[in-house]
Amino acid sequence: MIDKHSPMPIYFQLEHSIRRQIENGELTPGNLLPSEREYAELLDVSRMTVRQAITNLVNEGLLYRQKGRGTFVAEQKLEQKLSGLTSFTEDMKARGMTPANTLLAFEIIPADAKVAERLALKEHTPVYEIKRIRLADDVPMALETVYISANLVKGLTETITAASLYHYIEEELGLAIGHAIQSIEAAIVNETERPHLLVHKGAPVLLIERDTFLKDGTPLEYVKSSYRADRYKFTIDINR
Amino acid sequence: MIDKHSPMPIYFQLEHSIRRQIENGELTPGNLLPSEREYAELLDVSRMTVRQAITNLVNEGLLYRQKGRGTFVAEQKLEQKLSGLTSFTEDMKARGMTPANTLLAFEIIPADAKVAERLALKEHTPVYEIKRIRLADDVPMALETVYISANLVKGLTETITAASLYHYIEEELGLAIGHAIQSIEAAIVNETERPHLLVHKGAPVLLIERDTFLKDGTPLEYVKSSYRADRYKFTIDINR
DNA sequence: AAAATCTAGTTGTCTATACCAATTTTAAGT
DNA sequence: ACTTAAAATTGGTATAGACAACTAGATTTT
Repeated sequence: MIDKHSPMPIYFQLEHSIRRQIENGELTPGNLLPSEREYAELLDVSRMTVRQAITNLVNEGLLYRQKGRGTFVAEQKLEQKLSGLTSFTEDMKARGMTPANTLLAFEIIPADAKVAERLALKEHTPVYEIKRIRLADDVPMALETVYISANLVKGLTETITAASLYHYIEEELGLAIGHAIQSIEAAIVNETERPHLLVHKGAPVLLIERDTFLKDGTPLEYVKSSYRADRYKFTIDINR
Repeated sequence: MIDKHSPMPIYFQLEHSIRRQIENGELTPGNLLPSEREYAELLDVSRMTVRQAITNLVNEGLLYRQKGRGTFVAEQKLEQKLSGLTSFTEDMKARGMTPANTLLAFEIIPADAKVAERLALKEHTPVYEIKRIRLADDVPMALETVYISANLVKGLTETITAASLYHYIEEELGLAIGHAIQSIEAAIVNETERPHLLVHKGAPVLLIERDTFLKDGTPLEYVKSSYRADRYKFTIDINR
């Protein structure tokens, strides 16, 4: 399995060996891998060398580690459609999963420069800042921060928010919303986001979607959603 | 700068110290960092500890390493519009940069299962496979693989391809193309792609766009474009 | 003047070991 | 049978050193 005299580095060989086992189905999501010390003894290499191989696969999101427990094979990707306006809740239901939210913050704050620009407000205008973790079957999937002008949407409460923000705005306030997805980028999870978003460490890549929802050309709501890139991909259809 | 008795790991402290220096502008893109051994001696820690800090920043795309030369501060992001059909060439010109291509492969091959599905062909149907590196001001920006049914588009030559594939198809063959961006996902660069795509190692995250171009509902062309996530973000506008 | 060689410095890989922190397993005691 | 405490196991951090592969510049040779 491992050739010490190969021109390829040992950690590289082990890395590909494990990757192949995952592709073959010999290792499936959730499976526990041999411990680093077991690999080291089995292959007669240093534990640090084993660690380098595993670290690379953790960075790719194929594996994840848990201190005191072991190293496991990670889950697969889901698909996130980018077809206009699909709410996270609807999306998860469509997949047969149970969506849920955890409210992290619900405050009225003065808009900073970035938020003000996105919502076409002056800086320091009061806005709702609502931070939520989006869960599917109790697994954190995304971190979402919503900004809404406090003047436009009064009387917002935590109870309403927990239920459905979209539903409240569209049905209760009678505001039909035009949609403008603004950007999608990839980034590495930072240490502020990680504990909220990830059950386990590893899988460091995020897909970040920034949306501004418009009503008659006026920005109503600005949403930043950070999806785990190991669980999501975005799909879209444009015809002209 | 570094407190050995802090509850925070040493590598973590150094990592954030360097990150801060980049944010402050004390370190700017292209700058050479002190060598790993210099850091180790300066901070009185092991070189491997310094290495862990730097490795993390390399994985984030903030730094890149070159064997035998040193470690450098990486460049910033560009923006990639997702507004229907914008060619790489046009896009780069609009930014005031000089676009160029390097042809890696130009062959007729039998379609494998994935390609056949995307192009709605039977497996083993002959298709053009064209691999190109996309450069802006001589810096590799993306790796592009194009598949076109060989039966549909005959007489394709390398010369034509080097100029403009889109132009050739639209103007010369009179085929107006409908557009369907199919997916965007994030992934880690693999060792096959890395040497072509990246001048320097590091910055491991890719944004992968998979497009199928349609003509009257019939797939004409399937393109997989791998953009460096440290240089690109996608922007888009959908109104309903 | 050009080419080849050497040298110092850099990152890349690897070893062997040690202790810490979190978790699970085992054993002891009630 | 249950609780508690200890031990074992696992990944996390860190050390010190070694050699390989590569780069750039200086030096020597041709």
